Order: sequence, then C-alpha cells, then structure tokens
Amino acid sequence: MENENKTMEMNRLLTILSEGEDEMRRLSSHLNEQLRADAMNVQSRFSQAIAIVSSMEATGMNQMPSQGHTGASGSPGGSFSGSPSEGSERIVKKRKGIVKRTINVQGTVPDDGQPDTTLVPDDGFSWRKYGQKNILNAKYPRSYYRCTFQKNQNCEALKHVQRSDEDPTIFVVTYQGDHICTQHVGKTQSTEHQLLIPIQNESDEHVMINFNNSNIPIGTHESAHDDQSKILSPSFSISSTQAGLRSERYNVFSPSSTSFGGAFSSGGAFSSGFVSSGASDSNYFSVFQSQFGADFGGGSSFHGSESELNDVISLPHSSISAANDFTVEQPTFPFDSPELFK
DNA sequence: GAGATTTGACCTAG
DNA sequence: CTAGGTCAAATCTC
Repeated sequence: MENENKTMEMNRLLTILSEGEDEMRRLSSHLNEQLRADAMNVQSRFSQAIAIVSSMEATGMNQMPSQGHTGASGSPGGSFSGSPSEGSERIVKKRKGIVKRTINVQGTVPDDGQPDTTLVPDDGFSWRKYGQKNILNAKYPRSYYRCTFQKNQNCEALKHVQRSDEDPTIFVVTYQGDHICTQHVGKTQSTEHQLLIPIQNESDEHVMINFNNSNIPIGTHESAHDDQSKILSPSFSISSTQAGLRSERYNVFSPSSTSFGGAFSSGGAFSSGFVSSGASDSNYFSVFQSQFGADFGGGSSFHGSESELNDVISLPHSSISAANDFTVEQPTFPFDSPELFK
C-alpha cells in the first residue's frame, strides 16, 4: 500500500518533470541565443531529474541515488541532457518473467571517436560496466552495467544502455532489479540550489532536486521537523558563462497555480507570468508555488501492473501526461520581458 | 596496486 | 540454432 502510494507519487513527479522539461524546450525556442543556452541548461536539469526518478522507480525506489560516485561507469561526464520525454517508457518482461523498465533519454551529441560511455546520461546511481554486445539490426552496441556495489553490498540492480538508431543522441536505458545498496545522498550541495518535493503528502519524505551546475543529487531525506511550506518553492538557476552577458534575474511565477505540475503545464505558470525582476549576480529562473503536488490529475500509475498481463507495455511520453489527465498544448507565453527575445 | 573498462568467449532462453 | 546476456582475462586509468 505504501509502495503503491510511492509509485503513484513518483509517477506524478515524473509527469511534472517531463512537462517542465517540455516547457523549457518550448521556451528555449523563443529565446535569443544567449538565453537559449541557459534555458537548455535548465531543460537538461529537468531531464536529469527525470532520469534519476525513473531509475529510482525502476529499481524499486529502495535507494536514492548518490552523487559522487558516478565517476566510472554508466554515467561519466555528467553531461546528461536528455529525458524520457524524448521517446517512450515501457515495461518489458522477456526472459524468465523478469520485469525490465525502459526509458529513452537524450545524451550529448556524439562526437567522432568518442566512446558511448562519455555520452550516457547520468541517472545518479553508480554503475560498473560489465559487457558490451552488438545487437542484431542495431547500429550501435548495447552496453551492460551492474551496480558498483554488487560485490560488497550484494546489490543486484542492472541496466543496459543502447544508442538509438534513429537518433544517436537518444539512449535507450533499460533497468532491471532493485538497488539494495546504500548509495548515500550527496551532502555537499547547498540547499539553496535544491528543489525539495514531497513524495507523499502525508509523510515528511521529499525528493530533492538540485539545479546546481554540478552533478545533481536527488534523494529522500527526513524532515520531521521541517515546515513543508518553507521548502516548496522550487527554483533553478541559469548561470551564464558567457562573458559580457548581462546578469539578470528572471522569475517565472504562477499566482494561481497550486502545484508544480500546474506551474509547468500549458496554461500554467508560463501563461500566468514571466517577468524579469531586475539585475542580479546571475540569471535566475524561479518557479513559485503555494504547494507542490496538491493535485494534478489523479496521479495514475503508468507503471501499470508490472506487466503481469502484457509482456510489453509501451507508453509514449505523451501518455504519461494523458495518464494524469494532462493535456500538453502549445503554451501561451506572455513574454513581456524585452531581454528575453531577440 | 586497486578498481574500472574492454572485448572475446561462453552460457542460455526462446 | 541464434541472439541476448554474462563472464573473466587483458588492458587501462588514476
């Protein structure tokens, strides 16, 4: 029962993040070149969070990923900039009834001679590569990873990653098994750059999304004494590295929105307001909301019933939104700030 | 030297 | 029998 709630909330979170990522993608198309790079940076943060949540969910949510040992295997580089929204998510049960969870994520643009391992998105867990195989009728080989802590903690989580034939920047990531290892949540991040999202309304558990420029930690933490309302103002920063770019602060706010989902849904925050709040040391987007996860549409589980009925359940990204009674349409952005556009 | 990656060989489900 | 998945020795990196 508790797990069902968790799954539901995780799916909600995925929906929210996916939509946020979509909105940022749309938004970036309206921006000038300088700001577009920043917007894409934010978009990539959403995408990374999505991958992390997907990984957590796929591996049973037993553990939250850590930051800090992503080094070696599956996720070197930390240059992940993609999301499940690029394709579809599906649950596959093939051999021996083993349930696998597949998501599509967008990695970095492949460079000639650059190994796949440097392009594979970081999902926050620590993986060790144990094999690579050429797959029939596939352009690119499939890489096999297991949890780094398989040996010393008997963690059985596995994943394999394969680059899409159609779009080499898209990686199909399949997760299998549960993380039982204790990969600790990174503690090196300042909370001022973290997004804390309550996983369960009734509990004190949160997902923490860090929109810092370093690796993103995401994890649960106990906050029995925390006032939730104080941590429900997610923000993410855009820090331009371009010399000469005027530093400004932009706020995206939603006076009427009561959820993060609403804030990023079409007709939500972006249509409610998007303003420049003046100069600051860094370009800064903030999403204000009164309450995260209030209610954005039922929170149905696209996780389904773990494929008990079907061997393959294919779920295009759009259906994630559909499953939550969301309709993603072209937003109507009242971009009033002249600095935003060419 | 320890740990991670590579890669050919081997195993096994379908 | 075949293709996907794993093993393990060789190699690489820090």
